[in-house]
This record gives sequence, structure tokens and C-alpha cells, in this order.
Amino acid sequence: MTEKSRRKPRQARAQATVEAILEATFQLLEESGLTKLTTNRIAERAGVSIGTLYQYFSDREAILFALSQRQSDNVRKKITELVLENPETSAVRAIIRALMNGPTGSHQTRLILSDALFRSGGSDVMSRQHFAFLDSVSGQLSFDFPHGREAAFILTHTVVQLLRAAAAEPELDLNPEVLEDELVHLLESYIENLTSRFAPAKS
Amino acid sequence: MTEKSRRKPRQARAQATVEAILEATFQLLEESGLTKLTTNRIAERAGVSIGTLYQYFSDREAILFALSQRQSDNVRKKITELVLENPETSAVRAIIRALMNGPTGSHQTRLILSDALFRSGGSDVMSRQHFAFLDSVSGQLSFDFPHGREAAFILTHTVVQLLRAAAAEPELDLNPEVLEDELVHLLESYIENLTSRFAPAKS
Amino acid sequence: MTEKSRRKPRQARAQATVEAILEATFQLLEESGLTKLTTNRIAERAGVSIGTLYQYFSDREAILFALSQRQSDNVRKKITELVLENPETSAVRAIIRALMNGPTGSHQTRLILSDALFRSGGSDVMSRQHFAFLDSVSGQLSFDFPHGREAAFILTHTVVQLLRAAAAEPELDLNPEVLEDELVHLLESYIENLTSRFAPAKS
Amino acid sequence: MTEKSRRKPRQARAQATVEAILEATFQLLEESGLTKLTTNRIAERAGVSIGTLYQYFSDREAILFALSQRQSDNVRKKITELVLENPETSAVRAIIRALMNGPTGSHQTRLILSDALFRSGGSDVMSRQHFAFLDSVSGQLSFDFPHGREAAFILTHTVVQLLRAAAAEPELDLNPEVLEDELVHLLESYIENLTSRFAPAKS
DNA sequence: GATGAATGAGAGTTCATTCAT
DNA sequence: CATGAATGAACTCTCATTCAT
Repeated sequence: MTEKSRRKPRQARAQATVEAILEATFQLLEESGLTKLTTNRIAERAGVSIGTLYQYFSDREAILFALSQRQSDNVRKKITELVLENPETSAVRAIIRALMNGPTGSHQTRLILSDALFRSGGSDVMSRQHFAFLDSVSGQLSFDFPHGREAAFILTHTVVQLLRAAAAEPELDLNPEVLEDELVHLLESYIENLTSRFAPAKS
Repeated sequence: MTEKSRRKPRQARAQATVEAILEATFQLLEESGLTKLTTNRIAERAGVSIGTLYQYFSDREAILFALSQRQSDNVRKKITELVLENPETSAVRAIIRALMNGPTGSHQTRLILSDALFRSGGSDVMSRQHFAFLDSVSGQLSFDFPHGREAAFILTHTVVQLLRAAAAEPELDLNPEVLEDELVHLLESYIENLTSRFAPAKS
Repeated sequence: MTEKSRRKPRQARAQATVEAILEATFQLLEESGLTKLTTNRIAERAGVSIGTLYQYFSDREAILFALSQRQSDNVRKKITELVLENPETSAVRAIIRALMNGPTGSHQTRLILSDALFRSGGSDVMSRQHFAFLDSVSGQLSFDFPHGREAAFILTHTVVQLLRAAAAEPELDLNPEVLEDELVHLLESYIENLTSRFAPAKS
Repeated sequence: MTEKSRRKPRQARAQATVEAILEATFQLLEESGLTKLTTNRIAERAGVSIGTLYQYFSDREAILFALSQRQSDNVRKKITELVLENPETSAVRAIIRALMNGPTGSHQTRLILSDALFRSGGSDVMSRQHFAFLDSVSGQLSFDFPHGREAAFILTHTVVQLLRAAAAEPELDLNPEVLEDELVHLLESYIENLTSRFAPAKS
């Protein structure tokens, strides 16, 4: 759970090795899913020996974890990007858009990586996203409210979990733009509800 | 996806065997989680031979699936029950309460079973809950709205997915009653939002 | 090895059961080969319970054996038939023709049944064919010769084994009529050779 | 048919491992036959782990196939050897002698390996022997004849198949030298017959 | 640092056969 | 006679991981 990576790759060659391993993992996930993903196959695809792989990652889970962190970093970058580019767009929409478009890969792959993130860093990492989200939204709330932990949980998890569910059920064939709209409505009406309950009209 | 159950138990003895297998599976899940759950252990705990187990279930997944369907049936029963007992309670709250209290077992177990349901019956079974939920809520909507598929998806999946997430992160230690309240707020404010958008005041 | 069948079916119904089992076995062999042939599947296809199956056959091998005996009986019948119908045809050709056209079923099935006959009755049953063949041919030889056992072995086994090989290599796509001709040449030239060695010209 | 060997052994150690596996397989075949031959037993006898075995052979069949190829190579070597050593001996006799004495192991083992060769490489490998045989004999024929494919089939398969049958029926207790003689007669009289039909006297 | 041969516990699964009903 | 639920030894095969080279 705690210390996952073994050797911190300082040299360029090592960095490239790590890169190759993660890229190979991603490709294999896309091609044949989690059950076919074995450390040996990853090493082979990455063009390194299985021994080398284990010099950079303590176990299979660590690889998935690293890859999922990457996706998650992408999302964060995307959020910042979007907010800077379209200052007029609401923060909520920016975040939702980032969550929808940030991660690359098929639905299945996203799902797998999101679960890996879940498993390994429940507290560590997920909370980073958690709080990043909260920070972004907090501008709109600008007050403290009771039930804070549960409400915060809802604010931070609703979109991620619904996108996960949508990814898991591709046969529903939901329209991304419409879904984005509805998610914005869902969150914004909840925020409004929170506001009306805990920060009654100042007028 | 394919054909999951093998032999249809005609004799009473066979029915009891299936029962024993599912009960054993549940116990083992509670005790030691998914990774320790092997077909041999299940058979042993159930007091049947491994061969017998394979006469009724095509593989390990099929057992999990059957068990999860059971849980899901329980939830549906609970919903009906609650609605009948407390007609005054809003349908939304009744359903949320059922989803929270219906399934027995630890958080982990619920999570595992919910995932099994997801995997195997994504469309088949999950949608039953989906539409059961919709039916219950539809009284409150009493109108058709565009964006129906996406909105319906949100209505039916939000609570389940958030409870799943909460189960996966027990360290957040959310207060169930407060969470229930907030989920009700979340959904009800979204329903209100839908109403205001698509069924403007008749006056 | 010795006593294979359990209950001798005297009643018509029992006879029909045995029939059904053998027919089912044949069908399954044709459809999916030996490895997929299980006693349970045979019983199912025959429309009897597995218990019933075991009342008529001591084990799986016994079923194959009975079926192969049937094929072998067919061949014998065919030989008699052909000899009676075409008295002008040489005995050798008649036998070869019977061996080629007697057994029904695909190449693979013939192969399997021929092997079953081999295994179970190496001495018992195969020799029946063996001696039947010899008897038919002996008219042409009409003398005793040394090396009798080895020569007889060759006379009785060559055609069967070559047809077996031809069945096992369908990709050679041999022409049946030409093959028949060549087999006749093969055997007849050998018989002539035997004659010239051991029964020098009477003139 | 598909891809049989997995890892190509690059290091000397690996080569030795493959060797040990094949040797172990041969020993076990000799000792207890095909039905008792399991991959686990092979690995144990070879002194390697079951995992190692599966790094070099995709399944049990692949091991049998490799072993049978070895036998087949031995035979070819033996043929060359015999022809070189005894140029006076007819090619036919040399080949028959090689087929009888080339392969080591009991009758049963030979039978099993010959069947394995049949199954897996029906066309690929068997034909190598096929054509090797033909080449050797062709000196004696020195002409083209119609019915080539069927006659060639007979020339190349008769001896192998009869020896197979003889191996399968040890209770016949045929005398090897006499059998060799008779096989020579069988083939040579057929060759003569072919000659007289297709290359009539040049006079 | 890199390699890749070796490991081996243990997973899922099959199927001929028995025997209580 | 027929049934079919139950058996369980035995099998094949996988894969994360180690460690001598």
C-alpha cells in the first residue's frame, strides 16, 4: 500500500524504461483487457526483461497504480487548462468536461485504471482528486456547512462514479454532450440546494 | 453473457445444494474476501464435492453472479416493503434507504457482489433495478422530458454508485443517516431541476 | 477385457436402449470427436439417464467396443454380399471394396473405432476379421507355406492399416477407385510372389 | 497445427532442460504407458518444475510430438547409415531394417509416438519420411507412372503401418527376421508389378 | 543494472462412475 | 429397471515472482 515504486529512476535510460513499461501496459489493456494482462506480457511488449520490470515496480498492482496516477494527473492538468482557457465556463462544467475527456483509452481501460486508483490509494491518492475538486468548487460555495463530510463526498464522487458506470455500460450508448449537461445540472442543483440550506439568502 | 447455470435442480436435494453453495460463498466472502474465494473452498465449506458445485455453476463467476442477483432481489423486495409500510415517506428516500439497508454483509462483500452484477449482467439485471427505480420515481415526475436516457441514467445510477464508492472507502467513515439525507437532497434537487426545465409551471 | 456387456438385453425395450446408446455415440463421434465423447453426453443424447447407460455397458470403452464390432460386422456382411453378387470379381478385390465401403462415418470416426477394436479385442475380435479374410483368400493360395504367420499377418493387415492411414491423412486426397486398384495390385502381386516361392509351377 | 514450442532455449541450461523433459517422457512411456503420462509426472521425473515444462511446451501433446520427431529423425539417420554401410543391400530392405531397428523403446512406446506424429504433423512431418522413402526407392523405379499419388502412398506407408500393427499385437509374436523378409517381398513384388505395368520391357 | 530460466502453489475444471431414491 | 445427484481423484495449465548468471 505505502511505498510502491522501488528505484527512483534518475537517469534518462531508466526513465525511458519506466515509460516503455507503462506504455506497454496501456496498450495491452486496450488490446485484451485486465485478465490477459500479465507481467511477462508487459515486459515482453515493453522490450525489457521481466527482471528489469521488477526493478522498477514492486508488483503488478504497482504498475496499474502508476498508470492510473498518470491518467489522474492528466485530468488535473486538463482541469487547469480548461479553467484558464474558458474562464467564462462554470468550474463545475470545466471539471466534468475534464473528467470526461482527460483520460485516454477505451471505456474498459478507464474503468480498470479507475479501479486500480481506488484500490491502492483509496486515501492517499483519491483524496488528492477529492480535494482538488473541492478546492475548485469551494469558490462557488464560500461557506462552511454542517454535514460537510458527506456533502463533500457527494460533490467529489458523483461525477467520477457516474462516468465509471457509464463506461461500464457502453450498451446504454449515452450521448456525451447531453450527459455532460445533465451532470452539470445534477451538481449545480445540489450546490444550490446546499446553499439554500446553509447560507440563506443574504438579502 | 453465455449460459451460466448448468443443471436445473429438479429435486429438493439439489435445491438445498445450490442454497448451501451460495451460503458458503457469502460466508467466505465475509471472512476473507474475493481473492481467497476459490471454488474448492466454497465446495468444502458448503459440504459438497467440487464436482457437485460444477454441476450447478459453470464457473466461479457464475456463483458470484447468482449471489449478487439474490442481493439485488432483496433490495427490490425491501423497496416494495418500505413503500408499503411508510407511504408518507417520499419514494426517493424509501429507495435510498432500501439500497443502504437491503443488502446484508460487509461493505467489502457488497462491493464485490455489486461488481459481479455489473460484470455479468450489466444490461440484463442492472436494468431491472434501473427500471424498478424509474417506475418508483416516475410518479413524482409525471411528465416526459427530453434527454430522457441520460437523465434516467443519472436517476437510476447515482445512488448505487455513490454507495458503492462509500463502501470502498470505509476510512471516510461517513455517517449513514447524514449520507441518506444528503443523497435525498441530491436526487430531489435534481428532480426539481428536471421539473422546472421540462414541465414549467402550468399557471 | 473379457466380459464387457453386463446385462444381455432380451426384451425389445432394452434392445432399443442399447440401440439408442450406440447411435448416440456414433453421432457424437461424428460431430465432435473422441475427446468430447463423454458418457454423460452419450446418455443425454440417447435420451436415457447415465445410470441406465451403465446398466448396459460396463464402461466407456465397452460402448466404443460394441460400436466398432458393429462396423466390423457390417464389413463382414458386405464381403459376403459382394462375393455373392459378383462372383466374377476376385476375392481380394471384393474384400478391399468391402473394407472401403462397409463402414459408415467420417474418416476420423472410422479411425477411432478401428483403434477401439484394436485395443479391446486385439486377439479376440480382430482375429475374427483376420481369419475371415484368410479363409476368403485361401482359396487362391490352396497350399501351406512356411513363414505362414508373418505372411498371413501381412495378408490380413495390409489393407486395413493402409486404409486407416489414408483416413488419417485426408489431405492426401487419394482417389478411392485408384487406391482400390493399387491395393488389389499390391496384394495380388504379393500372393503371386508367395505362390511362386512356395508352390512352384505345377507344369 | 498452431504454434507448438514456446520459448526457444537460448542458454545451454535451457537446452538441457528440454533434453531432460523429453528423456523423462520417454522413460515414463516405457514404464507405464500413455494414460499414466501426465505433465506433472514428466516434470517431476525430469527434475524440473511444472512451470518450467510449460515454458518449453505448450501442452502435453507438444511433448509427445517433439519426442516422436526425434524418433523419426533417428530413423532417417539410420536409413542413411545403413545404405552407406551396406550398399549391396537393396534400398527397400535397408529402409525396412531401419524402420524396424531405428526407434528405441518398447512396441507400445513406438506405437504411441507414431500416433503422436500422425496426429500433430500428419502432413508436415510424416511427408518428410514419405518423400525420403520415395527418393530412396525411386532409383529402383526410374520412371514416372500414372496413379502416382496412390502408388506412392502405398510405397511409403505400407511398412510403417504394418510395423505399427505388429507392435500393437505383440501376442502374435511375429519373428522379426521373417517379417523383414516378407515385407521386402511384399514391397518388391509391388514395385515389380508397377514396373511391368508402366515400364514394359524395352526390348 | 539487466537478463531470463526457473519456480510451484494452486486455480479452475472434467468425467467416469456409484448408489440412494 | 430407471434415475440423476453426487462424487473426488486427477488433470492441465497460469502467472507473479525470484535469483543465479
